[in-house]
Amino acid sequence: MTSSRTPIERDTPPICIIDDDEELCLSLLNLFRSVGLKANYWTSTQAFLKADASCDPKCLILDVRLPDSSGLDFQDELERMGRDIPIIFITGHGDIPMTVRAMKAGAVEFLTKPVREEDLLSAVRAALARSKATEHEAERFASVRSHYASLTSREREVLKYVAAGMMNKQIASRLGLSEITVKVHRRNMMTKMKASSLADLVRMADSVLAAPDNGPSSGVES
Amino acid sequence: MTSSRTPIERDTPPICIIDDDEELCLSLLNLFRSVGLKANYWTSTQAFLKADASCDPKCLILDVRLPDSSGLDFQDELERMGRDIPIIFITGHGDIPMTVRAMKAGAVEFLTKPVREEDLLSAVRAALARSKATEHEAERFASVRSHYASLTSREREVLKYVAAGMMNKQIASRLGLSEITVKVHRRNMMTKMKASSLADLVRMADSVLAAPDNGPSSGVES
DNA sequence: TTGAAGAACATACGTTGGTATAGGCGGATG
DNA sequence: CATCCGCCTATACCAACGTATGTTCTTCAA
Repeated sequence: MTSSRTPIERDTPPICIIDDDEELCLSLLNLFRSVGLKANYWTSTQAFLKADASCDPKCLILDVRLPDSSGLDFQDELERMGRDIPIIFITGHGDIPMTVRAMKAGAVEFLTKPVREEDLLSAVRAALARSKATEHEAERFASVRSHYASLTSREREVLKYVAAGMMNKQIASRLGLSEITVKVHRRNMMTKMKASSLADLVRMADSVLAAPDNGPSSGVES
Repeated sequence: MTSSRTPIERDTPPICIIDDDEELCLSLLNLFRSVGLKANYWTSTQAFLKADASCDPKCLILDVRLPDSSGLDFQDELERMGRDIPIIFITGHGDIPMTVRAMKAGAVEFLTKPVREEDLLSAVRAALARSKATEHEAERFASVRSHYASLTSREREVLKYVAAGMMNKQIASRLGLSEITVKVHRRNMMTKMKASSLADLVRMADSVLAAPDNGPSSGVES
């Protein structure tokens, strides 16, 4: 819609290939180009990690056996880093335990060499779809989280009880405050959370308070 | 707590084995008995289906190759039937595509013969945990669904708009009603839904209205 | 026919929530 | 030290919500 001077293929989603078989990489690049998909490749996970931030990968095509580390270990590593990238595995010497591990860890597909083009392309399409779905979700979540981060500890408590369905009166007695104070905190909280309604707030609260990595217990100071 | 005359091991979760190798079945039965888990076995999916309702399976141990149908096909069949039972596959002649298919369809584990006892037991424990978690979820959902089913079409509309965060006034104008009428419907709806608060209602609404198989359009009778 | 149930509307009153305005207290920061 | 900010409180008013009670109309079934 906004026809500014942005580089040409900007919204073509980047597919990242990591495989030490450079010949294979090049042929995959050709394959993707032929169907209008933009891809890059690296021959080691280390090389990829250096460019990770800048290339914004939406789909990873990963060899199980790699020079520096196992593709499966790398999958775990990305998980620990909080990077949720859909992964398609390709292997020449795979076995069933490897496959189980990869799929349990959320891989989109696990293909064996020689890879059939149609299989790979449909896997890529699935991966990109998943990436897109996750992205929207993640953006909304990040926005809510940043609003939540701007709350004072009192406002967080009020949010918690409001989301639990308690009345101002009840919240006040629970916190040992007057009702009017609760109203003030509640109002400020609603504004900071940019909640358009109570229903809206409840949904935000559920997504924020469900996350274990930043529960309300971490926000206790004083 | 209620010490009535119910059969002895009532809360031991039933593990169901389907494998045409009867010898294996018997040895697995022994294994499970040795760790205090109750299990049954069948040598075909058809035989299992006849007893399905009565045995209330929490975990299925399924051979991929079966006399009447493929274990993988049976997995799909159960899915179509709406039966969500955690499945552990066991196979003597498995390959990677089979594994991928099974795991994609939600299998807990995919093991190869000969099966190591510790692997199977930890898989069973994972399956039972998942079953338990799903069960609670499903019960809550079923309860909400039954309450929702008791609503009149007007009450469902009001529920929809209330969950969207609209005020009575807005809902009234949207539905071409007076505000008082909306209040009446809203009150009846809250009572029927057994919602203890608006926050509570929003959560129920989200779980009911999110399900595609019974959207608000299907519930029109009168 | 009678009755039950859904739908709609109204008046009235009480409770709860939201807003405005105004002030006091304590810690942090310039 | 002065200032800002978080926190707490208060009075007062209005809007929104909940409840009670009563009436009208239609439909559907015992």
